[in-house]
Amino acid sequence: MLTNRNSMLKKERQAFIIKEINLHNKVLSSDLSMALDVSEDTIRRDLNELAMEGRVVKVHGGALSKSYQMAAVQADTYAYEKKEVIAMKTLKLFKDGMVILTSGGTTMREIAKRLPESLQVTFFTISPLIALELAEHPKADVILLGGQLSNASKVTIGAEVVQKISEIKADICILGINGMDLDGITDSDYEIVQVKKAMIKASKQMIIPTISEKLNTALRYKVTPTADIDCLITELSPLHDTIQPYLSQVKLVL
Amino acid sequence: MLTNRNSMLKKERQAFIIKEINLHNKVLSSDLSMALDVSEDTIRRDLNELAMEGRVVKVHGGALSKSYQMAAVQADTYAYEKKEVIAMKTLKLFKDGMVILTSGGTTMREIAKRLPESLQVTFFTISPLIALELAEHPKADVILLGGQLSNASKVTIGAEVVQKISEIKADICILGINGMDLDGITDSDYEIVQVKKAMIKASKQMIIPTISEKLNTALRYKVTPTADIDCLITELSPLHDTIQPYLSQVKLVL
DNA sequence: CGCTTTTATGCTAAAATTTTCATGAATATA
DNA sequence: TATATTCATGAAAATTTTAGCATAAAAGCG
Repeated sequence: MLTNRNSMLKKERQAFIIKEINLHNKVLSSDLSMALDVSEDTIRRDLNELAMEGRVVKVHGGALSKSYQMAAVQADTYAYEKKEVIAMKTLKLFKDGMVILTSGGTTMREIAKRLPESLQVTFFTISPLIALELAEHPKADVILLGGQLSNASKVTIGAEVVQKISEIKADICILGINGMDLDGITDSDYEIVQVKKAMIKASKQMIIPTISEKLNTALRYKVTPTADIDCLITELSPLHDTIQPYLSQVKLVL
Repeated sequence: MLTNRNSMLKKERQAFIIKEINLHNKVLSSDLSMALDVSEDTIRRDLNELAMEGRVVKVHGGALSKSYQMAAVQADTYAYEKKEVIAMKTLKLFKDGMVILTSGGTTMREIAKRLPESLQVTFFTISPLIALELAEHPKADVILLGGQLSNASKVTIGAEVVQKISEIKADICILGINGMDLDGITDSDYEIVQVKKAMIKASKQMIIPTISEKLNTALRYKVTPTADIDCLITELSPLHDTIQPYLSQVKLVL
């Protein structure tokens, strides 16, 4: 029989497919069949296997990258790039064994998405969305704080949540915010303020990740004085003009 | 503006549409047809499908945005059409003022998505995903039962959840299941069995919506005897052969 | 080494899915 | 109301998938 000079091993072929998908976000069975010089059946079987392993999303005619479906959401997240920077900075503060208390918000979500696989931490959160994101992590322990779900902000609120939080002793709390100036952190929802106050009280350290846009804005209710912040994280350098006034108020700025 | 690629996959096209809608809050079938170089029929079908999934609002001539933040967790639902039928049947049991206790699962999610706008009910749920879905409803009161989040099934489990459930008195509980035969409902996860038992105990009536595929299958742990079911809902007619043996066991079959 | 078993691949026909087209009905808009 | 769009439907065409089977290579094993 003729020897097959170009014959790829199965794993090799699948690696190629993955690479192709990462590059283009999609592949067509017909293209791959052509490129790899195997039947479409073989490609289909490969794609099915990869889909089974959750590495790609199989669709009629080919496959899509997993992140493709999320592209819509990503594009949707306001100031996505800035929040990405903030997320990376925030993650540096996480250490093995920590107990972390978190609120909701898109910035927090970017943090959750990027949690390093190796990290072993315990999360308490009032946000079902964050909880679901964290649940994808192999080693994170996730405890969702139950209570009435706020229609607007999609986090749990109410006396029960506050009560439960008071029973926790967390190493750090990551607090998403809506407004903040040199005086203090503020919010427009009274119920949420109550929960945030409880979160701060339950934690040794308070971390505030926020886009710089929210600095120097104030809302109706005060959550806590700016001086109580242990670490303020924005997308800007700590040397940036906007940040200067906060350097003296806050213990650490990243 | 809108770029034209050669031969888009269906999912890809729909993702594009979603992105377009998130961006502009609306799309016209005619524009999309032009931009994506497919017939308006195809676009219409896409829009109808997306509307069916509750991701956009279909209107004459196009579609509108529906404030949406869950595309990421929107995996493809297995046996979608069947679950749709089950959802519609189940919704008939809901009455104003009811307190409803629910587990998770894709079938339950289809129910949640289709909850009529006019209905005023209180939901207790162990599933963050269901909670988020219900939170879109203008009149539903949603209480998320907190606890440790199970990595696999994405519902809260543990003693705390069981304890909280025991304090509830619900009118009905909607229980997603994994296995069931003439003897009883069974599950493969011990922790989840404990929670489900508590849910049954806390409710006056137990409703089981399930695709017929799960009938006559059994798993490791028993949740409750089949005879205790108040209402069994499948995609099949109660007259169907598969259902026959259950008619005598269960109070009501839809 | 031979022998069996497993795995990978390709082929075919039938089934399912997707898309387009044609048509009349329904709906918007001037 | 008249006119133009848009919609729903079913049939047809194009494409993709499935399933069963045959072949050949690879792996195990006495």
